[in-house]
Amino acid sequence: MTVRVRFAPSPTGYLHIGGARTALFNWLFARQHGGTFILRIEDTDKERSTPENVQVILDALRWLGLDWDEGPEVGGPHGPYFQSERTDIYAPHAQKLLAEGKAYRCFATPEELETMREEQKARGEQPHYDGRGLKHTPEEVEKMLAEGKPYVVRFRVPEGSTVIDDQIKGRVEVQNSEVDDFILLRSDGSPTYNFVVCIDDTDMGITHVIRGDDHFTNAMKQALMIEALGFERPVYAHIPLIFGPDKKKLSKRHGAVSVLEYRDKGYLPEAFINFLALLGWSFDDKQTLFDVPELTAKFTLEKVSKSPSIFDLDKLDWFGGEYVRQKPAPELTELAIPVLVEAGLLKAEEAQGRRAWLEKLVAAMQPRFRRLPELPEMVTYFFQGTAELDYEEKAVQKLEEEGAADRLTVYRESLESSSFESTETLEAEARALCEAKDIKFGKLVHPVRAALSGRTQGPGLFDIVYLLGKDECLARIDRALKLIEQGSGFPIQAG
RNA sequence: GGCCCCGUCGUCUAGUCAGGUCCAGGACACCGGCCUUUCACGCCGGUAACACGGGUUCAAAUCCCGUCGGGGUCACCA
Repeated sequence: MTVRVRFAPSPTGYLHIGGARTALFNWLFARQHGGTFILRIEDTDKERSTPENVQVILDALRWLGLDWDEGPEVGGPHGPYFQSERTDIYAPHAQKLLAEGKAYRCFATPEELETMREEQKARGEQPHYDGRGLKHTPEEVEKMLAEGKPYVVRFRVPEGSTVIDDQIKGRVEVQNSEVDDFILLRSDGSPTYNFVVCIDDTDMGITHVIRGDDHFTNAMKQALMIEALGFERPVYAHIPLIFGPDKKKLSKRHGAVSVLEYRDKGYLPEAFINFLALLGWSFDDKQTLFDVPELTAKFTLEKVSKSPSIFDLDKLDWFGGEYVRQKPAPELTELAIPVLVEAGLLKAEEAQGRRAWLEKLVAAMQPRFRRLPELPEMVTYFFQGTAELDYEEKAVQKLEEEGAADRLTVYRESLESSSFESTETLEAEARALCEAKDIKFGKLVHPVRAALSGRTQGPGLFDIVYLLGKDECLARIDRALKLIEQGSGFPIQAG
């Protein structure tokens, strides 16, 4: 049997973290089994579904690299893949159920049902649909139909009990009496979720339904519906939900839940995927870093946890840094350039000419950031002219220290005659200088760093020296020397 | 509230089905140290959990019962 799975979001909002993980698990399952990953848009709710939301979901999936084999924009033999375009498909099935007595019409208005529920509650009963639509005689039905009275079509839930053999939750049996005769056709004739899902899944040949645990009670309804329709049941796998720190289902209240927000925050998609994969799934007690091919090879539903997990931003940050460090510098540079341009540090047209230099810069910064947008702020001084450079308070202190000016002067001389061959030779020269002049290495390094960068922290000093180049280094040292001489004239960095 | 699911360090989890090798392992975070020109990275070490109560057993995180706690779901939403 060829595996066919689907991710079926409802375009009533952005793709959130839980949805993304569901998509990922489906995708991994499909890829691992050489199966098909289908994207189906469940837009039967005309009120809340929008094309913009569809686009946003598609964008998010693409950012994560979760490509679909059938679905919007790629097509496929089982389309259309928008439920709103499949309405003609559903009606005959409803007619059939009606004719077979497996469904019936109910003429009760929403208001009527509301009071029914109120009364039930008042009597201390559980609110439930009481099957009143079933009590009409055929004549009454004919009459109301002739009058054009609006009605819904409800599914007639049979007696007995239903067993779901869930791949994650195990065997669960529920009495059918627990599920109400649910609506399959609204009074405007449009079909509802629990009805269309069964038909679409069957038409699309879905073999495994992998989705969030909040759908578990729907699995009961769908299993019943599939039975009535004479279809074959897919295998169900309900994955535990993701909670916010308050242990409640993740929602807007928890801050950034949209996948695209994480893209915009500059996390690498591979980091996000790894993070997502480990939310509710694990391989063994050792491995936490998985690239996509590895995930594809190692993912199993069996190892999906049964208990819900809480979204932990700290861990995401760690993954972020991990993948930034892992990424080859040329590739990272490619990603960094637009970010630097965006920050106004670099002109887009300069990027190509300075490519080699940028790569060195990125390589020097690589262990120091976890998200791309963190980079510009850390490297502004590389892009400023000598006169624009400003200084941190602490850097000024380093420059005003006793003897700092003398050491800067000494280093300046040595730099003038340096070949600037590499970071390593630069460092060797500086160490030799200290040796010769009997200067403690740190005593030289700190003021020089302050003079060149205006900061007290950053990449290795000789990376800075090398990256800045001889002329710029000399100019910056000269300026610092002049400012020290003048006294308190340092332009102080804001913040 | 009914029904269903879940309950191992603060968090993600391994171990639970096949009880002993688990006075519970890894990772993030946190704390300490090392490395070092700073920061970061890296390395070393530390704090920290089997929800509770009974039972079965020579032996229970693992099996059984109960309690408590948490969550999901009960729409003419999906």
